[in-house]
Amino acid sequence: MLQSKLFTKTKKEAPKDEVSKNAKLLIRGGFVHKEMAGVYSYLPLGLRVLKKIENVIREEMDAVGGQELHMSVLQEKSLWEKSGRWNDEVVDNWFKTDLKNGTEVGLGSTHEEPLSNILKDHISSYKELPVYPYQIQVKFRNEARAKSGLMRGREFLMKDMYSFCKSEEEQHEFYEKSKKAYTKIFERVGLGDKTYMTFASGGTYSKYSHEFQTLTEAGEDTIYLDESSGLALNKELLDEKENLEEFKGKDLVEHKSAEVGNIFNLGTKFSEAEGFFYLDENGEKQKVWMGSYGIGLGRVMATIAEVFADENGLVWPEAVAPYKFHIVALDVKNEEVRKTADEIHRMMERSNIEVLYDDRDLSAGEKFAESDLLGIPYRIVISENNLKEGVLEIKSRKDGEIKKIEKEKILKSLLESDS
RNA sequence: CGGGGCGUAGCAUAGUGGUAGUGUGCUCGGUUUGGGACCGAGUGGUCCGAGUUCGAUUCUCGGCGCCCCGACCA
Repeated sequence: MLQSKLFTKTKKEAPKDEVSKNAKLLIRGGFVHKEMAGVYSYLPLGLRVLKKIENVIREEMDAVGGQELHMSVLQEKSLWEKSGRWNDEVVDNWFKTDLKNGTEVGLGSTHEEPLSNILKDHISSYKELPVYPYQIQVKFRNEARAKSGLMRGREFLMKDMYSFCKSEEEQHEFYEKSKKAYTKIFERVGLGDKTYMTFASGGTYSKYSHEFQTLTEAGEDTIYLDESSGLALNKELLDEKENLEEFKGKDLVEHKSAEVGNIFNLGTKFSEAEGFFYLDENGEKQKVWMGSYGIGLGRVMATIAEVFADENGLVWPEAVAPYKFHIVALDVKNEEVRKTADEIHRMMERSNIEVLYDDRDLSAGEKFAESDLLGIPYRIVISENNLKEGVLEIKSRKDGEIKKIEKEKILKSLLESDS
């Protein structure tokens, strides 16, 4: 990608109405655009990061047997009345609207009801369970107060998986499996070292749920971490500490954290409400046991921004970076620089290496400052000085380490990877 | 939803009851070229409505919007 053609520009200053680091940096870098409080659009660079996160999640969901689907955002009232969740007293953050004919509809904030209803249409035998459908889709929640940049929005992308099992045991078995999948996801996107499985209250349907909490001052939650086991307890459960086997007598350390994932056992509440049952081996009607498993993609992106940024800007882990390499050509009016940079860019793209090429005629300082802000993991500097020595310079964004590599060597290895 | 703060160019930031200033961005010209370089010339603005006033960007009221603290987060 030629940076001269990229329509987004970086800014030296963040808008004054953003206080949180994630929003400041993501806006300054041109990754997102704020539409209104709690609502952000993803621009080309931001979308690339989001897609990376999405793909990691998709791979791990598929690995545990997930089946991706895409449900509607518009929700029919009657499905929700069956579970009692249409009521604004029960769910206070509904976005509701009317059709032209006056019919009331809602914008989905979660999908237990409609999904149970869909499955009822397709599944009736024990032979067809368990199943684990999931989607990666926009959610709407009419939050009383949006806050912390992209951390808590009113419209946001979420991966929501739901398990439908024949028995409580089968459900718990999958629940345990999902914990491992989640752990893997957060490791892969780079948050592994700072993300802890956290016991939290389970809502109305089960006693406990599990959250995945990433340590950061930008988070909204407070957790108590048992460093010996790597397990944590949400503040809301602190009173029950001594009742929980995992935390009994342990010294816990308080941390601020951001909830990047949450998994629930739901019991049979929603499947029953929607009339979703199955027939067992004896032809007897049985209840379907459910769980739900959520990850907010924008929040993961914001959390990564918060956790890894330094004073010069964003620092993306390789797995989620918009591009792996950033070619920064200095002295682009110099023919040799231009030719070399063009050639390396062309060869990298041909080898399917993700690369952003800063081909603009700007001062070195400006280019470096922008490159730092964008946070692409490896910067390849091509300049008159380097070419005189016959080398290119590769700088790691994360630790600043600089390696000079012979130009011919790079060209050769690119030629090989192309074949 | 309770409390507090704020709204001046694309962005940031001053100031004033009497022709709205600076930085940055953008355009043009020139000098530069390893950390947002310099010189010159342009471009572009008072959130909306009502009131007070000869005159409102400024004062008053209302609306809309944004941020922060709290509550909330099924």
